[in-house]
Amino acid sequence: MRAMTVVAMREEQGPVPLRLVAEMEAISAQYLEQIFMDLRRAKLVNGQRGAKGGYTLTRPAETITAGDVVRAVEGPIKLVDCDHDGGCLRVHVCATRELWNKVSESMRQVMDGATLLDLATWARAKN
Amino acid sequence: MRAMTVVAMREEQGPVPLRLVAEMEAISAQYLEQIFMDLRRAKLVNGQRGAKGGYTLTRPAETITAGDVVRAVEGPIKLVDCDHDGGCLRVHVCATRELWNKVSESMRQVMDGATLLDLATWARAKN
DNA sequence: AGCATATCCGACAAATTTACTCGGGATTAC
DNA sequence: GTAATCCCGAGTAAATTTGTCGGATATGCT
Repeated sequence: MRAMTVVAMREEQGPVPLRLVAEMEAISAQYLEQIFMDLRRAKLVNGQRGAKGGYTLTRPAETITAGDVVRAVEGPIKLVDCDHDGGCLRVHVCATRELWNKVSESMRQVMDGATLLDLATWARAKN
Repeated sequence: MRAMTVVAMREEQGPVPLRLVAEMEAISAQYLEQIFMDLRRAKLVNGQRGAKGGYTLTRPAETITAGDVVRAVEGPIKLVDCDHDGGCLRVHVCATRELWNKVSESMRQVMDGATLLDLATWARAKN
């Protein structure tokens, strides 16, 4: 999320190289590469190779939500993995699952309610 | 949570022994012991020793929230551990932290909005 | 008193997930 | 052609979660 915020803040000055993000956020470049791989596969960023290369967003910052970013790197936003839709053997499991589903839903709502533009704006406000 | 739901559903018939919960929910008794230890230390249950012993809730089921249970066994409900309240060195960290705090808050709201009575009721409805 | 049924407790071990590293290949601007 | 940069698979380390082991202590019942 920090990496994407940096990209959102600086992409108008051209592609943002991974090395810059690594320095700004004190994250190892090699670890970041992995993360950008996920982001690229989820089509949230374009990677431009070669000198003067770097990453840019595939869409305007206000159309990419925090939820999109989380889903790209961590998969579906949910607290439980249960495919028995309906007839659970253990009844109490299902009762608690209903709770976890509600929690997951509210997490998604909050995360999908904040865009990269919001994050960039908040970040600038902190300066 | 499943264990607490079972206790809430059955405590009116006297203390609920751990062994019963273990069987009903297919959780090893030894692992459950650890969990009940946390619940007891958080004063959510009373453990009565000896024959005919078991666990009972310390308060009415409608006054214990799912959030209480989660906090008892897993600690504070939050996505980030950050004590720099205010002046973060890395600006973007703080911007994302604002997001994580909002998510955490909404999780707490949902979890504190459901009581053990609710869970027990949902569980009964599934039968 | 003796025994079966229980909770209590500390320490340890296995499994899973998350975080991170390594080494090299491919592309592009200048 | 060379420096900068992304691309990629495989492997390692750290942290967390989940679970086990062995025994001590308390209680109700006969």
